[in-house]
Amino acid sequence: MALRHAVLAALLDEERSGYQLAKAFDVGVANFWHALPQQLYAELTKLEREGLVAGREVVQETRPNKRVFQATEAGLAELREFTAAASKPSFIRDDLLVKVQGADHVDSGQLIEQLGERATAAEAKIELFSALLHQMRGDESEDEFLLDGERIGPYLTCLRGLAFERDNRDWCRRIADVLRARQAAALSHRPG
Amino acid sequence: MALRHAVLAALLDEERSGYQLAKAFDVGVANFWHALPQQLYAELTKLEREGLVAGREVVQETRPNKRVFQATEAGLAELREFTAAASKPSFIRDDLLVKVQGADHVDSGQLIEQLGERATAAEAKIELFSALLHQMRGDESEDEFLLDGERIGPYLTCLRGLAFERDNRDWCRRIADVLRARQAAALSHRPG
DNA sequence: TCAGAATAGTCAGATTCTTGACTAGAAGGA
DNA sequence: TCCTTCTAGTCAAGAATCTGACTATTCTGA
Repeated sequence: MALRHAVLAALLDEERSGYQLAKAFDVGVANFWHALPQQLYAELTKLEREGLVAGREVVQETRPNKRVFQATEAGLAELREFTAAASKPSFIRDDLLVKVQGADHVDSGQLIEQLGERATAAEAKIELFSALLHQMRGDESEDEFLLDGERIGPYLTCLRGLAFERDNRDWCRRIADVLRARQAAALSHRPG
Repeated sequence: MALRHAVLAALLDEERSGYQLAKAFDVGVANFWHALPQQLYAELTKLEREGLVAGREVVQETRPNKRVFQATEAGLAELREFTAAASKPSFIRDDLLVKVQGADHVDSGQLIEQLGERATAAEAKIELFSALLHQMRGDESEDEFLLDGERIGPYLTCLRGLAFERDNRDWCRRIADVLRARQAAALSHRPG
């Protein structure tokens, strides 16, 4: 039931279209939740029917028309209720970790390659999040902004995303190094 | 489709019962995947039917009998195929992040409390993972173990879990501090 | 100029995950 | 002695998520 609250949280400060939400909840950003466009459009329909978000048609000249949504008072109340309830613990669920768990039984080369790809993807996210953070805080230092900024929610979740991706990158690189070192050691033990 | 591979990866090195798996994939450990007992028992049944794991009845005196499973050659082949394929990116999906995203519109006190609870839970996992890592590497240093250890897969995923929980703890504490500082600042601006 | 990406969505179907309940004996603590 | 927890599972139903396809128009790069 948290997708609906994630959508509400994303529609608190500004109007967004389903399409904009879809991009925000996509692989590229997804700093506090992830969902596919289909889920988002479906959820927006439900939320609007329940009066938790309000939709508005925006006529565009050169682009297809779109509907933009914003959380209503009722939506905010729903989000507050959600916030008051206990949070479920969050779990890791990652294909790559499953593969590394089997590291002793599978081809190291493939793992090293995938770890490299993941590290590159993490690096790209790090750049993106860093730029987003800088944009949000403007000229201020982070500490200043967090003390007197008006909208710090998105900044805080972005910080979490940044830390996650840094860890991700560092871990991938470390593990790839370990696997390479073991390949080298294995070669030197039984050479030729 | 990754649960089946997570189960296979968990059954590579040693036999385990569904019940043992359930504990390993539970909230408490879950260092490379998470699943509920119901999912695991169902998946084990499927895997056995497909010949990817082999089950064996163990008769116990004082405890209910149990069935223990281990990956077969076919299971290992399946896992290798999985490893060769591209990994899906991993996403954050966390109730608490949704709540923090809405931080500017909800009660800070509740958030601070939940951040504290999460930090405590993370700390407990940190202890657990640290102990597990120590147990796995024995007397050796980490670098030594990772270079010449025989089964490093579970160690590597545990390292990832440790880093994740450390980040989690640090971020929760930092955000709770920020929210407290803002509460204090708000009080001093409009006192009484 | 022509293919491909971006904008702005929708639909159906399958799979996966979660919630909740239920059985049953043994061990441990108050 | 009784209550709770632990071991060791099973069943059904519902919610959430993912896969894949489909419609249109417009802008952009080769």
